[in-house]
Amino acid sequence: MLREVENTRRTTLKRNSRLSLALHTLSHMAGDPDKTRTSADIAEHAGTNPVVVRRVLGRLREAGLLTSEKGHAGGWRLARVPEQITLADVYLALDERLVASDDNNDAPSCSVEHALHKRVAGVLEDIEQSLVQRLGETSISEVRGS
Amino acid sequence: MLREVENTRRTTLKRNSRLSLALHTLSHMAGDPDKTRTSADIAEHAGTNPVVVRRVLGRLREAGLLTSEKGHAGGWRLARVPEQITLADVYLALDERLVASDDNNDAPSCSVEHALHKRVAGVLEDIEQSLVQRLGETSISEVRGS
DNA sequence: CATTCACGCAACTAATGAAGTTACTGGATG
DNA sequence: CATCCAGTAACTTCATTAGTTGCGTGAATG
Repeated sequence: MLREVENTRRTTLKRNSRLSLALHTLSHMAGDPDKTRTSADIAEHAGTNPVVVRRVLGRLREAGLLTSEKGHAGGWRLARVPEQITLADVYLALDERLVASDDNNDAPSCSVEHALHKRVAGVLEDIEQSLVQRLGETSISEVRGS
Repeated sequence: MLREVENTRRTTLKRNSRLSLALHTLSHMAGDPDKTRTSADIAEHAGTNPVVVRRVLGRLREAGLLTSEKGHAGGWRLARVPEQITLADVYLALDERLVASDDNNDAPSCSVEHALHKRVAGVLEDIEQSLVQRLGETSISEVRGS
């Protein structure tokens, strides 16, 4: 029986923790960019599961923020110098829009609803842009001395 | 058997539709403020259920935006002139923060996480404020001619 | 080359939250 | 009193997310 020997831990269950996990992990990596970390180590530190870590960090790898390697001495590393990774990069990589639009993809069918949705969607789009801009002003290496 | 005789309809299931429903309904009310509407009428127009309508509009009543009356000729009406009800009023009444903060109420336990959370929370707070301000610039009576 | 270590991934379980639904209460009104 | 309508509690879906298990693959190491 080949059980995966990974330090599985508690059963916390937080909400919307992907962004938290990603930012937290990258911030730590920024503090020691030459260190390679395994998903098990990261999971233990974050109080979650290695598979969850790989799922989240996988998105960041697809976005070019991280690299991962298998095998001995494998694990996760930053793909760029930490000064060139902003909070916005992480946010966008996860494709989680914190400014939630209520994906109303149906036919409007009602002129009032149509006009309303258009107005609100416009505001939300602006706000989303502001958010990304604000997050883009901070890199993951700047968060330590706060 | 006293079955409630309300026109129950389809089984749509939308996500995050409370704000949609509220804004849509109020916008219609703004177009004919003297008309009293029953939750059944509103539900039929919105393609949902009278109980859901009462739940959502109940929040708006608590916030002083609507009034409701029981019995014959009862139903829902605006509590103020529509020009004095903004999209922000509705948004705040529902207490749905579209700008989601990941309610991390645990002890930080990690200085990096602490600093990070503080930074991100600050940005989100600003953005939330901007959103409310933007929504406050439009009243429910202004949405028709768009 | 076999073993070990680590990621990749698919599939499942569990918990949460929201919408929808049923059924009843109680007030207002004709 | 009969009817209409809001208020509400309790329940059923349904979707999403985190957590979990298990196994495959690839890389390093002895």
